[in-house]
Amino acid sequence: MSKNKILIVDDDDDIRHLLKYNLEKSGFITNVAANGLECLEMVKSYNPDLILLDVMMPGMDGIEVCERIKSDPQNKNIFICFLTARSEDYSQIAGLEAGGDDYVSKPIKPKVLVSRINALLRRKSNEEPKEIKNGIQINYEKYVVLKNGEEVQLPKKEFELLSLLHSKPNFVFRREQILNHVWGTDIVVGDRTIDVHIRKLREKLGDHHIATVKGIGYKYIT
Amino acid sequence: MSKNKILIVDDDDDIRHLLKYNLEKSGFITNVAANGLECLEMVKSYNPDLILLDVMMPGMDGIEVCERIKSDPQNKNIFICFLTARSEDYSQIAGLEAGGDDYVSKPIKPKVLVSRINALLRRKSNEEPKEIKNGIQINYEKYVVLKNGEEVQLPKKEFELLSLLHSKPNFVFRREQILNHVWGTDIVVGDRTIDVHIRKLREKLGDHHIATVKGIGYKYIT
DNA sequence: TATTTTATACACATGTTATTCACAATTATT
DNA sequence: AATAATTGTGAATAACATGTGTATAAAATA
Repeated sequence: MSKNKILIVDDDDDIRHLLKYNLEKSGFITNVAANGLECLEMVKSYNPDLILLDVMMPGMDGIEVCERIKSDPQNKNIFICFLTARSEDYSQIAGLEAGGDDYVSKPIKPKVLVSRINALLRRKSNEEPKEIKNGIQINYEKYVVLKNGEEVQLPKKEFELLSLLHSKPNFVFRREQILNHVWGTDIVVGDRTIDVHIRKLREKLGDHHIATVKGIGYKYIT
Repeated sequence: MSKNKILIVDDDDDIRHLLKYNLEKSGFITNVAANGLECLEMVKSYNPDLILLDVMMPGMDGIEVCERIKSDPQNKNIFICFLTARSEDYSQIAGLEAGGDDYVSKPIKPKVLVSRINALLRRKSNEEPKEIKNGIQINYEKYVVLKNGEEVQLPKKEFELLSLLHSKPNFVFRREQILNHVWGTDIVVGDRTIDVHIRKLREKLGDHHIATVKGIGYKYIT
């Protein structure tokens, strides 16, 4: 996967720089625009994968920018994540209706932002190829798993575990990796915990999706 | 969506031309009227989607024009945006009471005006088609919810909460997102507050509209 | 101000999810 | 084949998130 390009749009100079710095540190390629018009130009020339779009901007507001971008079918794969000041009542809702994919509230915590961006981009890579991996699809928006088209609701941990394995089919995740991802580095759980969750997944999805690699870990098989 | 027709009403020739020029550049179809009477004529013959209405006009003033227009139910879908001089505080209030939808203060900045107009028209397109999602319709204008056609009055918080969920059916809103939207980022409320409001909504609309996604949040289901 | 409605808080009930543990089953090692 | 290492499984329990009744505060309304 090529590196993801992010376009940062905000009229505030400080915020632009803060975001640019943090996102580049996290491995993204970024570019900035200071207002709606610049943004629209950039969309054409820079062709970003994702746009961080401030809602409140002088001139054209973020909602309108979003609508304009999304009105061109060519841009339908560009994700738009709004940056909103506070509960700006109706305009936020309008934002989602205008075709926004997510939003983050200011003040922005860089770590939160990065993880949100990753979630969005993950969604992308899952949507685009659209090949169904062994009958299991994951819908991060709805937080459901589709097993042959039928929706299955999974508890949080199980969902996250499956997401991880599913994100790299046939790749063997070591138990330690799984723990770090799903449980976090500082939380300590017993040896059997992973196994039990795997079992639950197998019960709900069928045995043939997740394979054990003895001594190493688990993998999702296609 | 067909192009939107805007009627510009102002006794000042320069302002009429300035606005006409700018709005047409932004892609609107426009027409002008120089006083209240002309305006009322135009409403019938031109049938605009939105009227930019100067408050201070010789003869019939904007407030009165607005009242007359809105008194005909046939015109209820026409948006009226007042143009007011900054000093006319009171008239703004009166204008909104008379049925105006928004107002813009002079001196008019074209870009601000355009984005304001877009915001209004967006409201329109949100109201009109409004396909019925699972028997629940939301009328933002009247601040009312239609459940199988019958009107249900919801308190503010409940209305906003429902609006949010309803704006993206099947999308799971995290509790944090809900808090940010409905309560704002800086307000702190207890853990159970969201649940209580969800309960109220369920009591009033039935259990089957809002689903809990444990560990994550809630979603409106279609 | 009095009254009603709306919003929030809180304690506890309930149900779900996460984890542990003992032990069985399996696989690898010698 | 015997042994060790690893994983699967059933059942118990802990941890947790949400639902709910009721109290109280805040706001709106009369």
